Amino acid sequence: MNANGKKRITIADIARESGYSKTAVSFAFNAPERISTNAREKILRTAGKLRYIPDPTARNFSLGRHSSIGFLLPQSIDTCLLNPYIIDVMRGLGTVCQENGYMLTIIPPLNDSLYEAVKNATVDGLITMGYLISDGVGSLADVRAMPLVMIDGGDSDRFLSVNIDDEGAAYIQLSAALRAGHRKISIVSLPAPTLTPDFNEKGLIARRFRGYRKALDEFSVDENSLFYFQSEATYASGLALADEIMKTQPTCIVTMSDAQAYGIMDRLTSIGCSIPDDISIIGFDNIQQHGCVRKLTTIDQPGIEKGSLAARTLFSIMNGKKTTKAPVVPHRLIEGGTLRTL
Amino acid sequence: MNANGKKRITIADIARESGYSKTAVSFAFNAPERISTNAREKILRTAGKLRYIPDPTARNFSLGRHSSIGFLLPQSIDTCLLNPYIIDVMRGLGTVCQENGYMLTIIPPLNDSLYEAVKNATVDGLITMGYLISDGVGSLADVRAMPLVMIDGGDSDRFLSVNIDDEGAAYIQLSAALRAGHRKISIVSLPAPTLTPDFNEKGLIARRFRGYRKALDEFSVDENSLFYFQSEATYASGLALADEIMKTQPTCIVTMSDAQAYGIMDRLTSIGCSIPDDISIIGFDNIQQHGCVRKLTTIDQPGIEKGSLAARTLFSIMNGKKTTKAPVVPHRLIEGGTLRTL
DNA sequence: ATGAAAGCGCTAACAA
DNA sequence: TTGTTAGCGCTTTCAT
Repeated sequence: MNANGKKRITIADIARESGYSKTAVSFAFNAPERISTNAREKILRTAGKLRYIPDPTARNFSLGRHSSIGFLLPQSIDTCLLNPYIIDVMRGLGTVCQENGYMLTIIPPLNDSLYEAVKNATVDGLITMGYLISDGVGSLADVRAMPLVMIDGGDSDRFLSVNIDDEGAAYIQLSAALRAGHRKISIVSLPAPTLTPDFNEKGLIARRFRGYRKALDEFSVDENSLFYFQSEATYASGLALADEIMKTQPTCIVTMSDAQAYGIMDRLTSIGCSIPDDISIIGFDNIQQHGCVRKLTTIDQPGIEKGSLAARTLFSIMNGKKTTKAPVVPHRLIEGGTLRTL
Repeated sequence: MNANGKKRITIADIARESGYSKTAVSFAFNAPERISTNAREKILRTAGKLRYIPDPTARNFSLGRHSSIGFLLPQSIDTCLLNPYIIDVMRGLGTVCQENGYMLTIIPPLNDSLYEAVKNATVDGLITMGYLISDGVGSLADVRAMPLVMIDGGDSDRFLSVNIDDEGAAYIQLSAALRAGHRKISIVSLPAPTLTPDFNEKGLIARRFRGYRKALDEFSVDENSLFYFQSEATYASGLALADEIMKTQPTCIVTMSDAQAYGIMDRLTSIGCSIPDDISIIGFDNIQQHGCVRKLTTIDQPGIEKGSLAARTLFSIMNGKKTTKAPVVPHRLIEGGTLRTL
């Protein structure tokens, strides 16, 4: 009985009604070549008459699959969809899913617990983004024998990760500012994921900071002479943080995300601060903002490509192909107009 | 046997190993109050030792649910995620899903067939967007006894739909242009969904056009004196269409989507056309573009609210609550700076 | 070409 | 409180 109060029509009904067996009905739908045309037609006709559709749940259960891959969000859906870079990644993921006849299931941390979310996820594989997989989730994926590919996850001996060379990219980013003569620099970092105990050693932010330090060393700048901020990778966070940043009176702001940078820029502009005349800014991601006054100087990383590569990697693992190399995608400095040489 | 070559651990293993029954194990996980603390602890301990996680697929199958709702996309994922308005809707959907412990499954037309996609979707309910449900999909949802709520779907005796008053909104939109003295107007419409035979009578575009006609009537303007274009609701489409539109030498462009409008504006600006001095433009949706030179005059419709309302409606249907009214959300004209009075 | 029947792993009604 | 067992709807092996 379903919601309509009607009895659900099952394969057994079609078998009985058509005079064939359940096997035959199953074949009629999934392996036409294994039964006679006559039988097939008769079966399909009764199926049509009774409006029978094979239940995909039962089918998936029987086949041990779901036809869907899960995208484990670093934050709430609401926040994630605010970040164009994440959207780009999703576009890449989604396109590959589509090509393979798969659905894309968005999995937010359930009750703030990623562990819980993974435990209940009915998907054939997982894509994670933005944080190193904590031991809990990792071993859970192991237990559930679920293929898992990370994006921006960094080094791991257990899972593959699609990355740019974040250390190198961060180095280039800060070097550009230093080379332009900036010394009073404020750095805007990303929120540290709570899920990751060893975050400081291997996480995305740590890698970026290694790059920054390398640049500072090279220009013989004391890393304590810089100012450091932390905020969500959203426009709104940038907007809200701008005033705080300005108190440190930097000549250049370096952010780990374009979304932040655009927020900061808008706030600065609205308080009469001219970019790059009064202050320079360099972002990260190279998201495409349309209708903008000026092009942001930033580090380009290909979100769509990262997504599609991660999905393709996941599909090959699911298909039993041994994939051992962690793919690295290219990055580069985009010379917008927001960095001024002093 | 799973991918690791290990035998999957099932509830039966835990039952045997712990000396209890499958029921007891099931209760230990899902209904602690129905078994003794002692038994429960013993069971959970062996479960932990054997690294047992109840299989969510089997669980869902047995319970007849999926803990996920499906979002049926009007176009490919790639295209949809390019439209900020759709993203807003997803944010609304996603937030409500999250609150209810549900996942959000994105379902693109499979092999270009929505029918096929719905047939295989393992979700508890469906949200559609942007087009009237064609008979095929509608009856399929019926057959699968799957609750379905539309967004922008318009009137239907079979399914609820969350809408603004599109006719009224379109009326306001075009009236604003007419009142400002414009008579040479080009209208940019949305792509007509192929899936919808009766689209012309009840679809979104038809409703908008009714509003346009009403405005034209009121100002005694012949509807044939306007020019009509059709394009995807994306920035890129607008960009590409701009030159074509300019050939009709309008004093005002009225689009059915902001994404189009921003594309058109960028192209016009780049060919030295000044807005609104040389040409006016009014959009639709009121998407938030950050860092923009100017505010677009547009019709505001609350994407997030539409999403969350649709999701909430779907959940109440799923919970057996009879919901009969099709929710209408408010819209209003946003006076940006892109409409000039002649 | 066709069918009987044994799963898939879990839930829950029913019995004890 | 605990266990037996019959489903859930489909796939698929193995006979025929």
